[in-house]
Amino acid sequence: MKRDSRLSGVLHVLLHMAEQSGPQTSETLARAMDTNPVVIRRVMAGLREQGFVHSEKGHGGGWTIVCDLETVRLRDIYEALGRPEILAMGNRTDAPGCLVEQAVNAALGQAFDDAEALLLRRFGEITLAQLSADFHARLTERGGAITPETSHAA
Amino acid sequence: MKRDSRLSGVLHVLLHMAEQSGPQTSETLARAMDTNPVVIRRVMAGLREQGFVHSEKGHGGGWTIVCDLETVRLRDIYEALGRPEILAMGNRTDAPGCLVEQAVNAALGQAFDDAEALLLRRFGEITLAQLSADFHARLTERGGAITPETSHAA
DNA sequence: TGATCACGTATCATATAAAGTTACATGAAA
DNA sequence: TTTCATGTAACTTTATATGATACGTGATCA
Repeated sequence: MKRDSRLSGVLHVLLHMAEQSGPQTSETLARAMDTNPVVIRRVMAGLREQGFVHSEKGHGGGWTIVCDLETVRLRDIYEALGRPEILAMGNRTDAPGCLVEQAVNAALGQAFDDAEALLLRRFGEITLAQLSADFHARLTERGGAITPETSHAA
Repeated sequence: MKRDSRLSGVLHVLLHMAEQSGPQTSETLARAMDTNPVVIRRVMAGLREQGFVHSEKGHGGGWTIVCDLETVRLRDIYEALGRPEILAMGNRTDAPGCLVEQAVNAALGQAFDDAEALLLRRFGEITLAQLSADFHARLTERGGAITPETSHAA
């Protein structure tokens, strides 16, 4: 399978929502993301449970971001997604009887753990507000608005 | 699919080979690894091309380790395997036009790159000799030989 | 020389998980 | 009560590691 892009995708969605005043439908978000509304609802479900977003049914319904961009970090979003697998590699066996494999596992496992820990630490250092600020900086640098806040089809 | 365990597996095989004087057949190694001979040949192919192991056909044939355990590092083995994917996560799109996604990609990409770099650095710090030494330390600590150098079925 | 052994490799099957899709129930607003 | 939008289940698709079968090649041994 291709690399898991749920975190990337859901952050994209969140920042778009942050630029909008009213609720955004899964349909609208899906178009901007070039995907399916059900996929949007699927990844948003975890965020809703954690109270980062709110969803409303019926006319005028859709998704709204209801968290503080300054305090919510990528790490929080990652966890709301259900802490997806970070590494594509792993040890063959978890608790092998073979001493050779134990030695291999110890060395590899340490390296794997370090890499995972670093990634999670980075995620813990970045707030949604920082991402939003970076987006606005890029918008300014590009020299004004091409489309209001994105380059997606309106 | 489950996490890629080729590096873990091939290191296991290599250390076993290092404990043996003569060539080991794919059949024998596969039994120790609880897998299929073809899988062994498959992962060993890259190591053979890099000159880390040698294979011989016919009677008395099999696999022999022909590299210097002191100088070959996990990083070398990783690369001989064809540099398998390290992270299970990634950005949705590589070069998005959307500025929001560019901001997301920049932040996530940096974190991903850092984690990958750390893992590769760790791999570059560990020699096969170190793994072998750790194995022998475990063997001593266990208090002598249960089976000569492993706990696999002979 | 011929039988056997072991690798080299193509091919197909299996398993897993994300992503895409369809279908339908639920609830809210017009 | 009709329409809209979410909530979810179920199925399909896709990608990739792994497992397994089959057969060719070359080397050794009787």
